[in-house]
Amino acid sequence: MKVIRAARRKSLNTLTEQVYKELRAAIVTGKIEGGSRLVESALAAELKVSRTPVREALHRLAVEGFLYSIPRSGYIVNEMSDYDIVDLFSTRLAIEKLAAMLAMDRITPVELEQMELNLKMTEEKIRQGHTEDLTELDIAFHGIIYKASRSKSLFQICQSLSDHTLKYRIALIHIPEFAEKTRKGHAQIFQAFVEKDKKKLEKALHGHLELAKKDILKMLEQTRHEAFFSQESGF
Amino acid sequence: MKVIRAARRKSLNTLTEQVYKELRAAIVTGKIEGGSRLVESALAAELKVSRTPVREALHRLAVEGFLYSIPRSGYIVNEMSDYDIVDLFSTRLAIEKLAAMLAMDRITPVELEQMELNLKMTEEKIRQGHTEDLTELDIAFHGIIYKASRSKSLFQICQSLSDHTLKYRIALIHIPEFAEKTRKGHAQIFQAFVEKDKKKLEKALHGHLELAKKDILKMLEQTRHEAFFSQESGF
DNA sequence: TGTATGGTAGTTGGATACAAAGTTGAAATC
DNA sequence: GATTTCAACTTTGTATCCAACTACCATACA
Repeated sequence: MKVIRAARRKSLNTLTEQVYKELRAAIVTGKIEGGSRLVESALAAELKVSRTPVREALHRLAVEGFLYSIPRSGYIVNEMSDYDIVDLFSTRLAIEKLAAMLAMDRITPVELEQMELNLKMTEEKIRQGHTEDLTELDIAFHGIIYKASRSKSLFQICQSLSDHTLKYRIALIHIPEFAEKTRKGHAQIFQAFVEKDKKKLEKALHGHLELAKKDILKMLEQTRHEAFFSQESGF
Repeated sequence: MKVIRAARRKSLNTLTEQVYKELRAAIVTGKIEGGSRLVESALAAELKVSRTPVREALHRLAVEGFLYSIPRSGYIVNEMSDYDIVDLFSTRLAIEKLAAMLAMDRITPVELEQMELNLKMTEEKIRQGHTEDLTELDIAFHGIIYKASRSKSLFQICQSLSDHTLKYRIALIHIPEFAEKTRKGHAQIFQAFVEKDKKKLEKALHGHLELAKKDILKMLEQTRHEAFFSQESGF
């Protein structure tokens, strides 16, 4: 984790904000694993700041559900069971459908262009094999829909669900086969928006997100399988 | 606002937690009005604690969207426009429908009994004119549905939406006519659960929440109208 | 008269010292 | 050998101090 103090001044934000973003990114992307214990003083030392901003960042992460805190004991990064993951993806699907239905009535030509551009860039990145940029494009694509819903509450909820599922989506999108699946899904969603066809949009979204859910579960099973055997051979 | 230090020890929580709950209750119920400025040191003095727990409570409330903070300037209680209110209630309706549909498949007999008991108590309270207890019963009734959905994510989202709309619902339920409307709505929802009739449940929920939304908007308009005239006469 | 500037009071942000509570492990006792 | 107790250590919770920043007001100047 990088020392934060150096990047001060030029950014307008507070230290707390920076620590928060740093930690959040690490958790959301899976760099810090579920079940890890986070200790204020250790993080403060590592980031070369006092405990105060670290503390506030940890509190915030706890409120947002990335950590849980045991009073006077510590902070633990939340681990999700398979049931939780399925639940999260199912909820995300259902609520993103709501947002998308509103978005279809309210989306502007400019936003449609942004979607199209996003698609083209995704295509480009896949062709070049730059999988590391695909996640950001994926987030942006869905973000356009959230914003086009013109609903503050749905926007926030969708954003939060997107964040909480991100870790698993990242793992997937680096596999070329799945990257292509995602692109196709997005293309269909875009097409539905262009045609202003709600039935088609619902189908496309359902297909896109349901597929992702299933693929992620398969991957998790696979990972666990491998971990099991590597553990056995390790002893 | 009551001094917190006195109530210490017996509750297991931290000071921060207590300050948070105290402030949150005041905001959520409308005791502290939207647009109010909250100052750390003033609150700390009033509650007889140091600034630290107040600070952390304010941060948390800001994360949850009840306040916004201007760095190094202060905290302001969020005010909602009519558009925001409509948005919030519409989202609440849509997402509670989702939760209810899941709940119908998963609700237990015990939970159904809890619903029935809740209905009976509501009836009783209305007959006795104890409108001050109705809000709690209303929250509990919907809470049973959230819980019965067996979805952590939906539960949290519904709870949050319930909190953010609470202020307006409280204002309404003290009017006998609306209290009775609410009771009827709940009775219909319960009936749908008993009959395991999803179409009916959807209709009942839609009617119940859509009605509440419209009534609240009417009430707000009324309040503003009155405020306008009282302002005129005041000069 | 209007605008710019400088200063001051007020407010949060961050650091640090200390308190309280929880955890762990070793020693003593049964 | 098992269990209980106690003490040291770890970690968060709280208080307080200082710094940084904002907003506002008064004053000077164009």
